[in-house]
Amino acid sequence: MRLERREGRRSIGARRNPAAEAAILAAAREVLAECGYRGFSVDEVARRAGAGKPTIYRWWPTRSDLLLAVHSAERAARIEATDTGSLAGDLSTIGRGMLAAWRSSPAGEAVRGLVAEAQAGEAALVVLWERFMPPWTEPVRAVLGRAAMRGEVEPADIEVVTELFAGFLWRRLLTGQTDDDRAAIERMARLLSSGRGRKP
Amino acid sequence: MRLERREGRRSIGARRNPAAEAAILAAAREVLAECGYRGFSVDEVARRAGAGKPTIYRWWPTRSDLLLAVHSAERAARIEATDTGSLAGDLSTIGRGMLAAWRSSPAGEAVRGLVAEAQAGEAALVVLWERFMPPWTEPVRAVLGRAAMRGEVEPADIEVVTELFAGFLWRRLLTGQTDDDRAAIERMARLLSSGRGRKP
DNA sequence: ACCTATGGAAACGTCCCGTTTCGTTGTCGC
DNA sequence: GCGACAACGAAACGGGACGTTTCCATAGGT
Repeated sequence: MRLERREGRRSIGARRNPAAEAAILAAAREVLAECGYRGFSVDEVARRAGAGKPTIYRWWPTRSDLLLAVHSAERAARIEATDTGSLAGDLSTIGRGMLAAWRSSPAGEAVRGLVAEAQAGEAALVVLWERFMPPWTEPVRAVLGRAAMRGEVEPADIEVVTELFAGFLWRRLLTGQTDDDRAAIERMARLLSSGRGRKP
Repeated sequence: MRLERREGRRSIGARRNPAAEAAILAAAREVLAECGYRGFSVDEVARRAGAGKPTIYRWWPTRSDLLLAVHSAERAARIEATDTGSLAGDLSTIGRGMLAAWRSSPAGEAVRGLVAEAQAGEAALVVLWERFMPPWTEPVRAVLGRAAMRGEVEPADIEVVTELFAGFLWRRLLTGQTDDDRAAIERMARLLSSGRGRKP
């Protein structure tokens, strides 16, 4: 989907222009996909969107906001519910699915950017911690909730298993290991699901 | 127009000046401690060290090299061997020790910087992956090696447990959670050590 | 005595940030 | 109708940091 750049968008009056928002998000997605987080600059997004920087900053006050928006849009297209019947199966499926999504869409670069951004800015850390993490870990919590009801995991362990799972995937993403290492992921899933629950 | 040199290190001939190296590393450590990774700029380090930027770039071609040098120097002062007799005890001790070190020294900021840097640069990713990770995970591998001999963990699981452990700590550091959350850490350690090994 | 690598200072050109100014556009309240 | 208002794009700003280059002084190696 290419953008019209000759005739620039104009104001449509004293209200937000949906076309501008769409163009900016599309451009951000495009830059992220082409140049990665490395080449992700607000100037470049503005250039490609045929938009002014003030327009971007008006709606996304920080780079983190923009990255999060790209990630959210990407995520909306993939509503995934997983239920294989066993905790190990669920964790493995979700893990491989997330790595696959990171490989094949700008979502991975968006997450890398969000984390990198958070190391240098206090505001960015808040975005990562309060707006990115909760929805991101939601499917994991859902799976663990069901596993707890089946007795596969102690309810008190849910939090720590979620952390271990998230940490495993993050570390892989942040070190550039997003390949589908099926053996390792299944081993990880089995290990996390063989903790302290009542054995069937 | 010729200006008189102020007090400062001079060249000591056609060889590296150890005083310059020490001053630069000390300044880097100081900036990192005071301003965090956020305020860590080569210009500022040069200013405080009373050194020229070319001198810095001559010995540390990238910011990652400089960050890694600070981290290594910090690490050299804390050679820690852990052996509590049980895998859970060892992992818990190492985990809490690392978080404590990250809290109380520039090492944590150095790691945050190394990871952030690696998200934007290919060279920085190599530094992180090949020069930082191996020595950093060494104590964990040592502990897991002993645990494998005691039958507490399957040798084939060593790799994945190391990854899970590292991911757990990284995620905490990168999201600003470096407090001594003893309960969670011990729970994590217990979970990782209750995997598939032969029970004693 | 020359060669050469080092050290510090300063300045360079580039990039990007986040903000400000400006003129234009069109809607909505009056 | 009509004017206040807000959003739009373009351009420019000051600031900071990057990584590099030029310059000159220094002093060990040969």
